[in-house]
Amino acid sequence: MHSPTENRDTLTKRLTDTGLRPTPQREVVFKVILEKRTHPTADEIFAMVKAQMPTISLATVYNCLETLVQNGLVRQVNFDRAPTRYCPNLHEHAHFHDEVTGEVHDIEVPVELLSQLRALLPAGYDASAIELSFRGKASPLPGHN
Amino acid sequence: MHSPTENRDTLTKRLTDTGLRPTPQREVVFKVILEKRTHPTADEIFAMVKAQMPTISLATVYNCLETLVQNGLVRQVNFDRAPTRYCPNLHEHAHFHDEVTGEVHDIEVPVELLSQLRALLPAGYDASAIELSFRGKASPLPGHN
DNA sequence: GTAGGAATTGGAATAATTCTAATTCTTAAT
DNA sequence: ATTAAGAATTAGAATTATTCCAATTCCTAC
Repeated sequence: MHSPTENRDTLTKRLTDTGLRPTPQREVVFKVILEKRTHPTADEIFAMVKAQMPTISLATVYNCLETLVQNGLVRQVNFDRAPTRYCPNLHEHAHFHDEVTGEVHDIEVPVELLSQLRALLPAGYDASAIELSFRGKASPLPGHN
Repeated sequence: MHSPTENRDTLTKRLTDTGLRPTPQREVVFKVILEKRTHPTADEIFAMVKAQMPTISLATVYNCLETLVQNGLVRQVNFDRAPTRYCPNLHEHAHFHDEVTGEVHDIEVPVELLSQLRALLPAGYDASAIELSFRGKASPLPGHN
């Protein structure tokens, strides 16, 4: 377990380590994404951040998100034409989008399988990113009401 | 090879077979997608369709696309937040999005591999759709300028 | 302390898509 | 053939997520 202070420090450190100025806005945006592991949208992040920093603007949230994504501290996830979601799990993984609840769950993918996917590409094709997502419903398991 | 007439007939037939009224607008939209295998956007489809049917409206193109997609005659492909593209290849397959040219290429996926992907889901998760896409660049093969 | 660059801000602008309400077209029953 | 009813089309307005812009504020290094 980390104390809030430790948390904040590692968070600040991750920003500076990637050469970013650890502005209060960036820190609070980053913190909110790390805490809320529900793949929030920019609007949701804005709402949560605003509770802690009422003067922040939506444009800043977008700016922070962009720099966090560009510097590899946060991942961007898109489903169809729905608003972009942000995900702190940097580990290469897939997503399951529950069409009933709207929730998004991370799905681990063995590296072995990822290289099998890469192997599908014809010679000369070089993929810098692979996106794998499932859409469907997650029924409650029998015996788990 | 199909004569244009045969083509048009199978096209009409595919509409009626799925219980859709084969309106001229639907036919021309469908035809354009089948001919242009480049995963066009709604705007591109609108432009191409307009050449043959100058009175058609963009709203109708969107309506037609929606019904074609809902009835499984055309697939919808989304990359990040870019405009939706439409694809006549119903065969389950993946997409490679060339970040240099912007082109989209179909990638075949063996059913075997698809079931391995499905197997990643925890018990109780039921996927109605799997989306797999690659982003990167397709370098010309050595010896193929 | 101050200059210069970086970040933030609010509001306007953009772009893809959807909505709305009116019109036109089909179809099927008479 | 006529017509009523439902379906499809249309033009334009509305929506929504996101980006752009220009002005201000904030840091940092000198």
